[in-house]
Amino acid sequence: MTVKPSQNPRISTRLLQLKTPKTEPTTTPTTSSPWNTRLRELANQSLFTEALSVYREMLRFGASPNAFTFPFALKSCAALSLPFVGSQLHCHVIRSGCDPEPFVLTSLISMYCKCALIDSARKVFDENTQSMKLSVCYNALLSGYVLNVRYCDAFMLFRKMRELGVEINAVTMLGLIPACAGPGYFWLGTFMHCCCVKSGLDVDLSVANCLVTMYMKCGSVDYGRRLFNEIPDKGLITWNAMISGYAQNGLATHVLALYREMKTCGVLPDAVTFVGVLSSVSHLGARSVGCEVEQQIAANGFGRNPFLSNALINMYARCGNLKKARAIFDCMPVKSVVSWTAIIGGYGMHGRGEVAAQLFDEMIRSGVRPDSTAFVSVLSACSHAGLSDKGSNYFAAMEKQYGLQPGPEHYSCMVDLLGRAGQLNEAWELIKSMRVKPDGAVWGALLGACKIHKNVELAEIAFEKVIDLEPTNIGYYVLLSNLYSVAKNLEGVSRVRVMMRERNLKKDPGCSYVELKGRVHLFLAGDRSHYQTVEIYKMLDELENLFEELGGSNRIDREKRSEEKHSAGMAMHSEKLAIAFGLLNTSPGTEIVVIKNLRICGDCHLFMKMVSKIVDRQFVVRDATRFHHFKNGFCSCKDYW
DNA sequence: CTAGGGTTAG
Repeated sequence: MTVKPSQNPRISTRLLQLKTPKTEPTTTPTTSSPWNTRLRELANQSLFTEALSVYREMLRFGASPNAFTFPFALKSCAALSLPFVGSQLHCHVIRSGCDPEPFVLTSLISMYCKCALIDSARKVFDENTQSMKLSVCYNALLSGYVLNVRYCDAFMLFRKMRELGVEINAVTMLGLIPACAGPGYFWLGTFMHCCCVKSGLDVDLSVANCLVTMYMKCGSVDYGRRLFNEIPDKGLITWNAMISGYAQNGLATHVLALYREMKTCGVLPDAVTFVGVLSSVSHLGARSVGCEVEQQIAANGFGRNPFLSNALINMYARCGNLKKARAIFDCMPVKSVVSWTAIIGGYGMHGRGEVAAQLFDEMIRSGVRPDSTAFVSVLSACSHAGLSDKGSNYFAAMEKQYGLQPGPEHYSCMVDLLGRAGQLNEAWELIKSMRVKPDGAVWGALLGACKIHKNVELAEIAFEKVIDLEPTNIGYYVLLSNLYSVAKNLEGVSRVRVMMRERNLKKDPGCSYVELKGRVHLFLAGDRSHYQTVEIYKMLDELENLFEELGGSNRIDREKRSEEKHSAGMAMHSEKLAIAFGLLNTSPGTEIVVIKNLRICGDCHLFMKMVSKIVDRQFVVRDATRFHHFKNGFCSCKDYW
């Protein structure tokens, strides 16, 4: 779409007046420079509404805007995304004769781009700037293309710049590099990296930071880290790029380690740092660490930052303190769809589906439009609480009322919902009716439901599909094998084992974490590298003996153990190690927090139940399903804090 | 013209 600047000056001025509140002027200069100074100050402080207000006053008092006025007024329009006011300003620019000024032209191009009016931006560019071959104008249009996800146009313009010999500087790269930041764009990213090295622009700190972010967004964590290590004078933004990158890739322990390293280097964290750290803390379920970070946030005066509030809501919800999560949510002056999604998800994961659904309705009443992620959180809340009717209604409303195409992630929630409710055939029918291709999660949800309801026949169908899509996901093999063993189908158990062996899939050692005095300790199955290993195994031995003395209750466990000894590589369960470690280091009456992948390993609770019978300890289990990343790379029994 | 940020399952 192209917006034409209004040709009628009276109308255009009136439009601007409508958009801004009246303020009484303290002085009434008719020369423009005092106005320009004020306008620039406000725009630089991000007070854009006020800046536009000053512009309006300026016109009212007969001062003429000039080349030092327009860039800041246009910047304010861009920031507030006011395309109509912007095009009025364009008209004023033309009337004032400022249009050949490069600073004004770039501001115009950028304003149109940020208002998503790329064609208008291109028109300004074509009509005025081509003969000048000015880098700034090309950069403005190029970053605008990237902003509007028109990567091909951006790269074509980049090629043209090289052909015409337009100067390519750091800002060009900063505009273009984010276009390579997505899963699958890795090779394009390395090409851009090469371009930067060849032109010597990689020594620019902001370009280097941008490249680090790009690699992390591509999922190329190793490349990102390597580049990070090579940056000699790391700034706060460098650290943040790396920390956020780890957080986005689910590498929570890396985040915490790097955060500590950053502090030892004497770099002071800011709000962005805390956002990344908090999201990792909530994934690890390390409540006390989260509280420590929260105190720092309060001490640094970042309490009002909406990004941080959302991260805190999530952290408290995941760490089991729903009340506090709710309190933070209630205090937020502006609740975005992300805030609502976080609190809804919080109630959902605590099984409070009714509240989650109420909140979802409240969100809609408050005028916030749910997005596809919000639907995932409400649907999963319904499935955990067994609210199948409610869930189905939301699922239907999604497309009908909000025009959102349900993706595989929504279907997997629905399959889970129907499946848990025992409606296995309905779940299967739903999968068959899907217009998008079901992914592993969808079939996996069906497989999980089959495990709960002991439906071997359907499980075999789901297994075949899921293994086709995710052949190396060991969890599904384990799930089917466990189902066979519950159904006493020993032939099935060995068949799955043979499959795993043939595909050379070794079950990754399970892992568990224990939070102790604000530190998170990680244990792998069969791990012997912990400094208290001897004591831990001794304690486990004693426990086993006690169970046997208590009589019979441990028969299953013993059978399992002998079975485990036969299959090579199986070792002491990680949660047992974690529990023993917790017992060793806490006094009676205290709560032990165990973080465990609950989906694949179900017998964690049995062991704890038996332990609680004989010792005075309470266990709190938190789910760590998502954190399989820990097993790669960073894992030994390290003390992360 | 210009580097870093929050939400989602199984």
